[in-house]
Amino acid sequence: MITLSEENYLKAIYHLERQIGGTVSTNAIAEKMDTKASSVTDMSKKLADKDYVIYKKYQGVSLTDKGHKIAANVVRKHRLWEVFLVEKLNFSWDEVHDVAEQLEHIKSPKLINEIDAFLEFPTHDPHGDPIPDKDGNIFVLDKVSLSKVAINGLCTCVGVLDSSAEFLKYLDKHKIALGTQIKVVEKESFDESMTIIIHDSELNISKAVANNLYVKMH
Amino acid sequence: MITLSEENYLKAIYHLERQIGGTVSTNAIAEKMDTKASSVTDMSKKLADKDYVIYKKYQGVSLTDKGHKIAANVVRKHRLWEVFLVEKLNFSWDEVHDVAEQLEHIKSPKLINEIDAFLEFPTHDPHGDPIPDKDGNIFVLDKVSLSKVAINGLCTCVGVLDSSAEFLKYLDKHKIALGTQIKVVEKESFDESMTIIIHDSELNISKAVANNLYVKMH
DNA sequence: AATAAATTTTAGACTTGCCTAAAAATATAT
DNA sequence: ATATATTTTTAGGCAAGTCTAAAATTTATT
Repeated sequence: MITLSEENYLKAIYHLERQIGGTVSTNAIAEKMDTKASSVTDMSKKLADKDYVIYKKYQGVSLTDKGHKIAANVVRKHRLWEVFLVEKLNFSWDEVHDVAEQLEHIKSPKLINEIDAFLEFPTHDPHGDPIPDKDGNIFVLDKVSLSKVAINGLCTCVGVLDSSAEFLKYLDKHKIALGTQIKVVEKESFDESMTIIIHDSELNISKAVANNLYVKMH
Repeated sequence: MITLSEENYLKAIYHLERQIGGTVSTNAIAEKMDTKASSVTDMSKKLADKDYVIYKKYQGVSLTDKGHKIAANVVRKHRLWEVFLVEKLNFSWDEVHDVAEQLEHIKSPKLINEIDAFLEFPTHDPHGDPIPDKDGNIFVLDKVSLSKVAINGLCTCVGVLDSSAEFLKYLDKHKIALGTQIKVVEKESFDESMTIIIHDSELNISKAVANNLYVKMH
């Protein structure tokens, strides 16, 4: 039986692997999990013993098929619960993370399948992140960072890079949500800020905001 | 911050206090939690340090107001989740316990309040057990064991004493559910079995079954 | 290529929650 | 009231998961 801590490590490794695209270093995991490198080494050995990761001293870890499946399932649960909280229980998208972090560890295949059906099989969570299917596969839709969109480009918001409560609250304040249409009308080369039109009114956003918003071109 | 193990101990003590009606012995807790008496002693000290119970050596424990509130809240969550699983996610009443046992530890006041509202503020769980309110108060309806009902007595099933999957499946098989009307037509003094009428047909039930069914008289 | 810097691992320790075995206290029976 | 049985506690130990400090290894720099 897998422990809560093991699941959290596998999830962190899963996210880092997708982000980095290769084996994951001890320090990267330690930073992500807000723990010490020595703790990560200990756990890496345990995970390797259980055949969830491949671990070579000083070389970092990578998920085995077995480990990948478990991690993807935790992520699946996390994102399905997020949808549930937002769609059915009046949570806002900046409130869901901490609760989903707990709910993702509930062990009951029936429960998560029923939640999935209850929500009518959503494909993305409230932040636009794709929900892995039962086999751990994800369907990635082609999105680009808003900062990459050219002047006069017309697009729709489909996700966020940074899903911190601060950023999400900023978006709420300016009425930017998934599905919101955006037109880029000006880009300032000096500070890389841009002017966009949403809901028929102009808004100036910083480089940081544009970087963290994913859109789909029309 | 309270640990998972501490919550489980408080819950066990809560149930035993109501069952026994006084201070709870070390062995009673050990049996209920399927652990050893020495472990219970260790935990009793910890709980007393945190002011959740009053513990006197060799004299057992009793919940403080603080401990009672926490325990009642865990029970509240457990029972609300059970209702949710049965009403919304197609679980049967014999399937809910293990999952609710996990869900009861999720920490989020907003989550449980929203679930409560989503279910339209139920007062009893799928086994007929009352759901404590936010302050830990429970509204007990006057129920009696079916075995106490006299011949020709007319009543309605409102709960069960034993909520094991075996017993609940037995009830399902014989179409006995909460709300089912029951008339006692015969009692056999030899083995204390009884004949009842449900859904217009006769059924003979053993003493054990009658003992574990709660009814409300008409 | 040698040295400095950064990363990673090891060694040893701590906490939580559990265990066994033995001792102490309480309850029961004669 | 004393002996016996039962309950409860203590003492010491173990596994998981974390930490600090020191040692080992890898990477970067001159």
